[in-house]
Amino acid sequence: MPICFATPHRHAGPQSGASIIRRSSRFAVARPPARSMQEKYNASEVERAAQAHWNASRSFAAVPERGKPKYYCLSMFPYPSGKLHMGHVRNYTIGDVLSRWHMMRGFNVLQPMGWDAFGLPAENAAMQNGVPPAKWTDDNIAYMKQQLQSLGFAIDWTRELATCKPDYYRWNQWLFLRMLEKGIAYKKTQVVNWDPVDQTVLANEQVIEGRGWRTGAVIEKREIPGYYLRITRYAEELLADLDKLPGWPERVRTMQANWIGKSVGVRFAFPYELDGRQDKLWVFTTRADTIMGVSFCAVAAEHPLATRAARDNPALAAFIDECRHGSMMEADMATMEKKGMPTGIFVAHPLTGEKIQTWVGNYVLMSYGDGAVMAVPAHDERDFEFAKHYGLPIRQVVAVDGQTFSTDAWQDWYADKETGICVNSGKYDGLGYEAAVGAIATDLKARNLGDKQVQWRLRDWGVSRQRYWGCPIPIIHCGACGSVPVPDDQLPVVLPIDCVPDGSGNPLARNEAFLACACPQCGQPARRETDTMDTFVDSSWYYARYASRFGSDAMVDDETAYWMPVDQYIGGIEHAILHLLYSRFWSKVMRDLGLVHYDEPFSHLLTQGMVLNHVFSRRGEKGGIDYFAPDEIDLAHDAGGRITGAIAKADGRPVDYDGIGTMSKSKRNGVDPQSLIEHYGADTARFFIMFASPPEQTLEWSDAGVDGAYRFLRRVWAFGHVFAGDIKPKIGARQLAAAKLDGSLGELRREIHLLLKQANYDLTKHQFNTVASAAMKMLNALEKAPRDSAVAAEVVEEGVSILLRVLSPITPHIAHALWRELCFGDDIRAAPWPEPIEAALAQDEVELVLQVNGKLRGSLRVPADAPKEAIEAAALASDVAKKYMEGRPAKKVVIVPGRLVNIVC
RNA sequence: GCCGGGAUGGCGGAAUCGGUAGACGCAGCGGACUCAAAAUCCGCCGCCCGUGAGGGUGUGGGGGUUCGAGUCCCCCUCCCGGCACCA
Repeated sequence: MPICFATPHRHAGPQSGASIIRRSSRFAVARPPARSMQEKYNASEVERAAQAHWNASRSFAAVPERGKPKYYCLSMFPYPSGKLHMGHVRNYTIGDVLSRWHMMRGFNVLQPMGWDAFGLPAENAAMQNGVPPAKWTDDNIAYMKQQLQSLGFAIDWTRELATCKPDYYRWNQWLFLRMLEKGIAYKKTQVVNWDPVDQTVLANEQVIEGRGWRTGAVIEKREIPGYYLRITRYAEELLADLDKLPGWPERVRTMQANWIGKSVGVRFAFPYELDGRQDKLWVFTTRADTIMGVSFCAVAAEHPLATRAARDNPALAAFIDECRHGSMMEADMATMEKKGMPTGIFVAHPLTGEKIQTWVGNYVLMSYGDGAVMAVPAHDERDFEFAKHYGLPIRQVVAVDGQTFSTDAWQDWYADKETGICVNSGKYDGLGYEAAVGAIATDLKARNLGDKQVQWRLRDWGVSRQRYWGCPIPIIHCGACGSVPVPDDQLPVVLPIDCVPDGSGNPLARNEAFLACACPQCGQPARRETDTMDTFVDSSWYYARYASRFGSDAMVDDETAYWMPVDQYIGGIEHAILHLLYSRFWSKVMRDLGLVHYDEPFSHLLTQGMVLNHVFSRRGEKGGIDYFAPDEIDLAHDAGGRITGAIAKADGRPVDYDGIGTMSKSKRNGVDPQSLIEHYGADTARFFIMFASPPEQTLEWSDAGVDGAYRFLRRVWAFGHVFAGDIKPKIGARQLAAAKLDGSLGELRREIHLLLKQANYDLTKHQFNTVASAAMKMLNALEKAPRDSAVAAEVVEEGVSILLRVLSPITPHIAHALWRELCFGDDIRAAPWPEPIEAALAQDEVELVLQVNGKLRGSLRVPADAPKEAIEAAALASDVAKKYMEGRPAKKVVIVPGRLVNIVC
């Protein structure tokens, strides 16, 4: 520790601006530090010492404190996949910069960390290595925690949690039971990917081109019972409350609104008679104005009408069976070839009574609306293609002025509802979209065959997973009583931690110790539910748990009311919809149960861009995909640098290059920051990732430039050394405040304060890359500064103190060390955040750009307060203007104060 | 396919409200120091024409608005994220 001659003291508050910690001049004159500081930057030594200091002073344990504004800064917790990757470093450095910046600005900061510890990768690892998921997960957490600690994040580790621990997930179970009571949780059938060989349910990720990733077997859709959460009950509020989130990026709010997808349309029925019974085929449409153009109806393969028709139609049964092998992913549904087959069943048009044939279509989703649609080929592109393919009638019922309809090819205006007018529609002819929908809905209602209805794209949240490594669903199955909720006093239902999944079904289903239990109602022997919860449940409320004291008698306690809502949430843009929507929903449920007081959990959201890297793969023999890490690959490039081929180093055989994609464990393209930290230190890693690009932008990984970041920190250190030895001793009586600075000194001070102003602005905009570059520019300026006078030394001292503080959120270790070495104070975190001083920014003259006809032709120096008339006169009188105006009179002179003059002639 | 976003030198990026395009850094090139190398320091560095002064051109492509467009509007291409069981 450096020894300073006088005790540094904090003085004044944030208003004191760029002023720095001072000592009486009696001591400050020409006294070097007692022990000369290390000349060379030694990152590991600096970082060890800084971290030891923070640990010893328990710097980051957050305690509620009245009289200080609170700042709850939360980064999305990681899945403990094994090692950190650069995406994590980026995410957590952003959070740490914001946390430390706020600490220095007087906020009471909470920055917690934990582990999203349930999930599929642990089961996959178990299959590969035979290690139980619990052990694998715990080991990964231990390693990654140490990595996070080595990066020096200001985290309150006392609040660490892991979602795979019973004291956490018991509250998933508890809240699930409350939801059951309120009818928010309910049971219905769900469609899953079934691998007939392994006899197991697969995640979408495990299905590759319709086949199981391990077995290569063709996957079937299978309907099984599962629990759902009625998120649609909150659809209206989830949509409306997006307006209460001005701190969220517009793009995220737009994506959520589109996902929730409120549409006002008409739900109506086509009556029909079958097997001697009157029935109705219900459909929903937002284009009821085109109802007179219906040429057929299409139902999903799982629709009861399809099932009935297939009974005496083997060809149709075969087609429906074929549909069962399709994907359950929307992206595949939308891009696959649209196929269909007539059912032979006819329904009646609700308004005209015309016979309408029904088809089974592989593109109709049973889970959306009623699983059936009316088809109007003339005005829906998908129906148009379908009708062309199967030779079905196409009847135009909407016209747009000046456009000619033809069934030859689809044109975008066919679907236009802004300018279209009904034609060939009987009494509705001439009506526009809204009028037609209104009139048709009225007529349908009069016949008791339909009405206007609000429809949501949002579907209820299916939470049952047929998997081991997750939170058990607290239900007991009794032969006599049926599905019985586990009583609260028997919670948690603890997941056994010694199972090793082998890929063939859920090991819980074979675990007698787990399964066997007594029915809570009748006491007879019963079986536990073996499904576990979707891991999105775990991550839907962890932020509230961090904010409470982790008691075992409540999900959250009153400390939550102090910290919540989260002031700043930071995480990858890939979570823009699902995780964030589920968390918002879960919060509202907790609120309605009286557990919390807020409507929305996250006031401000920063969506970090993905860190991308090259992806290499090879198809396995059974149809699965093996991924290769980029450092296992040799690349071939064409002349333009484009990748043309890739070879695995291990076996010399080619692999597929899949372009660039998100760093992830499963694609094996993550870059471990460990070697970076070991070679350069945490500060370099942090500085580099912040400097590389603004946080919201996707970042293609490259370590080119790390050397530059390291070089900069070495220069900072070296300058600190020069400052301590050669510059600081020159300071005598403090005279900066009163001094009239001459040209270059004034310019230097102005530059430092201008850069500070820019850095402060950029911090509010979360543009950390330009904060880093401002720090670099400050150093460039300071290195060139005059050092020959006491005042100059004082200007430099002020500049160094600003530089270190601006740098401290990004590179806290080196800032901490230099702050002490240079005797500014004991702990830089206690120093006030610097603010630019207006007097230092002022200037007498400004330089304006001089344009003639919009082209840059020269410049013009004018007094800073010159009136427009004077500027115009000076501009017109300039040699540059005379030369380029070529004798033409000025038609117009545009003056942008402080910026430019443009003479138009 | 649908929803959301992006594209600026060899590379990462800057330009904050429509006002000097390329800040800052990387790589490269030239030089100083050195027996040499590393480190460090100084200089150059969008493209084209020109020995030079200088001129032209330039922000994925095409069109438009404006005294002035990387920025605003329309159309297009490519890339990234999401699409409900990866997290």
